[in-house]
Amino acid sequence: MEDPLQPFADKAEAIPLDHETRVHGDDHEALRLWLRLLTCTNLIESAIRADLRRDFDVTLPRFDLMAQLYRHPAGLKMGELSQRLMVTGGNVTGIANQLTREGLVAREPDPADRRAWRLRLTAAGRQAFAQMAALHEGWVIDLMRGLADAEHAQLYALLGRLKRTLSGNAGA
Amino acid sequence: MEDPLQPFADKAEAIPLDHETRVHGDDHEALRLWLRLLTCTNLIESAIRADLRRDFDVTLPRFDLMAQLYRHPAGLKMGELSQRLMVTGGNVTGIANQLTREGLVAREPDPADRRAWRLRLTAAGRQAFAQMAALHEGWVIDLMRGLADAEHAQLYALLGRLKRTLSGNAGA
DNA sequence: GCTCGTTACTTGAAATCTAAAGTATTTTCG
DNA sequence: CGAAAATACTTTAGATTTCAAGTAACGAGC
Repeated sequence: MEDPLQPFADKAEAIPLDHETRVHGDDHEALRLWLRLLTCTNLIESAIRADLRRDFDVTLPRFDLMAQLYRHPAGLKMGELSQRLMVTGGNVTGIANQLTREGLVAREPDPADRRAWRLRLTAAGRQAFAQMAALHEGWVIDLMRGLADAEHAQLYALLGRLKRTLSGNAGA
Repeated sequence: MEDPLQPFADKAEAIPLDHETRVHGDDHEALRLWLRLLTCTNLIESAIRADLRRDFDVTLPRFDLMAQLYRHPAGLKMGELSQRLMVTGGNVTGIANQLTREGLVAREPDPADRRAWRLRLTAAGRQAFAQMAALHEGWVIDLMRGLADAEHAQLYALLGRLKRTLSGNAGA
C-alpha cells in the first residue's frame, strides 16, 4: 500500500522491481536507457546462470571462457581471453587455473613468447562444451522469443551502433 | 596474423575484442543479440565503475544501493533492495553493513515486522550521493551521446519489450 | 651487447556475489 | 490457540572480480 507505483498489483501485470525503480521524474533519458539495459542483461544472465548450474553444475564464467576457446581451436593467450571476456587478467588466471586443474583446458607455453601461454580446450573440454552449447543456445533463443524478427534485427542493429559509440570512446 | 578477422588493424577501425568474438557462423541470431547486449552493458559498467573510483573512491554496488535509497526517502527493506538491485539477499546484507558502518546508511527496525529492517540514507549519505549523482548522470549522457534521439527512443522501447518478455518468463 | 620502457602474466588484498543452510518472526489454517 | 508453511534476514563457504603491486621476458635504441 505504501508504494503508489503499484496500485493494482493483484490485477493484470505487476510492476517489476529492478534497477529502473530508482529513476526519478527529472532523470535524463540516457540514465533510463542505461538502467533498462542493465536490467535486461541481469535478467538474462541470471537465467542462464541458473540453467547452467541446474543442468551441468557449471558456472557462467567457466562456460564463457570455454566458449571462447571452443571458437578458437588454435588457442588463445591469457591476454586475449582477458579482452574477449572483458575481465581483468588476474581474473582469467584464476578461472583458467581451475579449468586446467579439472582437465578441461590445457596450458602450453607460447613458442614465440616465453612470457605468454597458449590455452586451448582438451578433448574432454571440447566434448563437455559441445554438450552445454547445444542446450545453451536453446535457452537463449527461448529467452528472446518474445521479440518479433523485425524487432530482433532492429535491436541488434541499435546495440551495434551503441557498441561502436562506446568502443570508440568518442561519438563524433 | 593468425586472426583473419582483423586484416587492417592499423588502418581505419580495429575490430573490438569482446564477447561477440565467440560467435560462429552457425550460431543463432538470438545468441548474437545476447552477446552484443552483454558487451554493451560491460562497456558501460566498467566505464562508470572507473569514473566512480576516480572521482569519489566509491564502488558501483555501493553507489547503486545508495541510489535506490535516495529515490525512496521513506526507506526500503532489505528484501526490497535485493529485488531492485537484482542481487542476492546475502549480498545486500554485506553492502548495507559497510555503508552503515561508514555512516552513510541508517538501519531502523521495521515497526510493523520485527524480522525486517528499514534502511535509509543518513544526512551524510544523502549529501554524498547527491554530489555523485550529478556527475554520474553526466557520464551516462556522455556514454550515450553517439545515438541520435530517434535511435535512443527506439532502443529504449525495444529494451522495454525485451524486459517485459523476460520478466513474464513466458512470451505468449 | 646493454639499458630502459613496455608487455604478459601472476599474486595478494579486499570487495562482491551466489547458493545453501540457519534463525527469528509472521502468517495461514485447522 | 497451536502446528505448519512461508517470509525476512543473516551466516557460511566458495567462486568471482577488481585493483595494485610484483616478476619475468620482450623490444627499441644506443
